[in-house]
Amino acid sequence: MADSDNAKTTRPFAQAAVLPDGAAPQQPGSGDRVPCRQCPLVGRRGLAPPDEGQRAWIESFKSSEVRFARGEQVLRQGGRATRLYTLLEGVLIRYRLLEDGRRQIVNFLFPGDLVGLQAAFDAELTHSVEAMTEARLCAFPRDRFFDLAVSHPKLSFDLTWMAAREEAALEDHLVSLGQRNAQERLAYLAVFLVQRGVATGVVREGVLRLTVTQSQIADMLGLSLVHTNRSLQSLRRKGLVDWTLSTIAVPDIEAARSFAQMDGDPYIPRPYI
Amino acid sequence: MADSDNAKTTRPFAQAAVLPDGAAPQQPGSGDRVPCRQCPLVGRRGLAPPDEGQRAWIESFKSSEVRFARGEQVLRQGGRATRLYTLLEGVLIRYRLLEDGRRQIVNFLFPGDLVGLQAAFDAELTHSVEAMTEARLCAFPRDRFFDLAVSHPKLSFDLTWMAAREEAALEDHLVSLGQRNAQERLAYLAVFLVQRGVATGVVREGVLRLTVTQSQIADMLGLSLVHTNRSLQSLRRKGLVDWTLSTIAVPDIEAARSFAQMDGDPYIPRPYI
DNA sequence: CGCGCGCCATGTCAAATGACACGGACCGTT
DNA sequence: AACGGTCCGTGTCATTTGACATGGCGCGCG
Repeated sequence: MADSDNAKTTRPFAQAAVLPDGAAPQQPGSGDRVPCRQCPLVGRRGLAPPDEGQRAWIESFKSSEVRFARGEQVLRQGGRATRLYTLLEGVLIRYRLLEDGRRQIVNFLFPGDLVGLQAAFDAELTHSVEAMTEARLCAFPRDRFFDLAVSHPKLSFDLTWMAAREEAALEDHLVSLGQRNAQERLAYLAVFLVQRGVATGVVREGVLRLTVTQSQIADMLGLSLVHTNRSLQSLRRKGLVDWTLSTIAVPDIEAARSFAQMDGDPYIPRPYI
Repeated sequence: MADSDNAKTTRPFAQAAVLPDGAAPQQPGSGDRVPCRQCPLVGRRGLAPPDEGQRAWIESFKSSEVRFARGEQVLRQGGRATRLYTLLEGVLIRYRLLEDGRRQIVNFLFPGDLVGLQAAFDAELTHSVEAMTEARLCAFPRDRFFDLAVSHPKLSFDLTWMAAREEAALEDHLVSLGQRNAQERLAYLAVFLVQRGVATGVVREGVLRLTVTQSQIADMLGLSLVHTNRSLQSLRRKGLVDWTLSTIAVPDIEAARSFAQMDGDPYIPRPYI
């Protein structure tokens, strides 16, 4: 039921992979385990540093490291995953397919984000997760998930925190789809992505390098492909957002935020798991 | 910034309160504390029963019980709450206001739901919460929140579970706003509400008694009031959904689910907090 | 009773968005 | 060089949805 291909929007395919930070791509597979001590997440802006005991415990918890190329599926809607992931590097999308092929992209995931929390509770997955760039994830076995709460309360607290943050992000998206028109939604999404990029150290000179097709934008914002295209051009003419296949630029974040009526703090530090 | 009143849709006002289960309303205030032993939530369909140690601990955690009348605000957008709530009885809505008065209702809350998790993390609230019916909440002090993870890992686990469930609900709503047309959205919302009502024992003979104005429906689904009205009538003529001011009836849930392209398990038991 | 008010219904027209069709740029493969 | 694939741009028209105006109905209230 989750694989119809007659959607009104075309399905994404693997394409030239883009690494968010310019790192060299390596062969896929689950080899070369990196010790948590050298975890690339530590030290990034926007991530609170973990304490030492915490790190040691996480290391013992970690089971393996996995890589995906752009376009590959990390999690499949309708399935049950046995592992919980932390995104180390790259960008993912989470989306849901309806039976007739309509697709709703629910959120973008950046380094530090949790992947598959639903699966950790033994629920059937309501969405798929796919790599937008070459990506590296850190995997934890699900069955040891409950141990976490017992042996490391701080981590468990952080986990709840992350779930609450993810929920807050969905709330933002929901407001966008419900109340904003096409151009406002586009401005909102561009700002959202750039800010997430900044927080995870993936933005250079105000420009986020990330290849997103207009079809994906449309499926995130609930717009048709054509209307997305036209609205994007209009925003470009206004100088608010310049969004190409491989880059997203918002010259004046404040102007764009005000255009889209976004309020609230843009930067909230995330805990480290 | 959160109080503009010039919205294109009218603001809800207090009106004849409706109790979901026919209980007699009592005077507002925070008096007459009910021991958790007699918690009205226990034994309801859809709630997993707590074990004894857990209950005792929750009882020590509980600080007070609060009541609200229809139309009263439980939490205010932009503020910081110092308490975390569990909804004992009644129905609430959670909504966000934009500066120009547009309103997006983010979710409906039913007995057993957590209220104010964001606030528990000391974040500024991004939404308001308002009572749709006479409501009773059970309040916990925020500063003791962290103790929970330490002393009762199972509860902490449940908390994460609840946050994940709430996130899944928002994902459903997001799919609705992004991919479904007006009538599908209405059918979806009606089914969603009836099913939540069933799960919390608030539905009688396939009909949910809950007063929701068309303006509130419109603000939940991102539709104009007028269009909501017309689409509602069309659904009624089709025999799919009969939604009046004070009742929601879905004669054939399966038909409505299929009309709205809903899939996945409708009933998932919730833990007890 | 008459009034104000919240809510729902409906008519008419306008605006936003979607559907379909086509062309063109780019790029890897043969 | 020709081909097929993906993606972006644009023209034309259809559909969905929104805006505005108006009336009706029930209900609490002085």
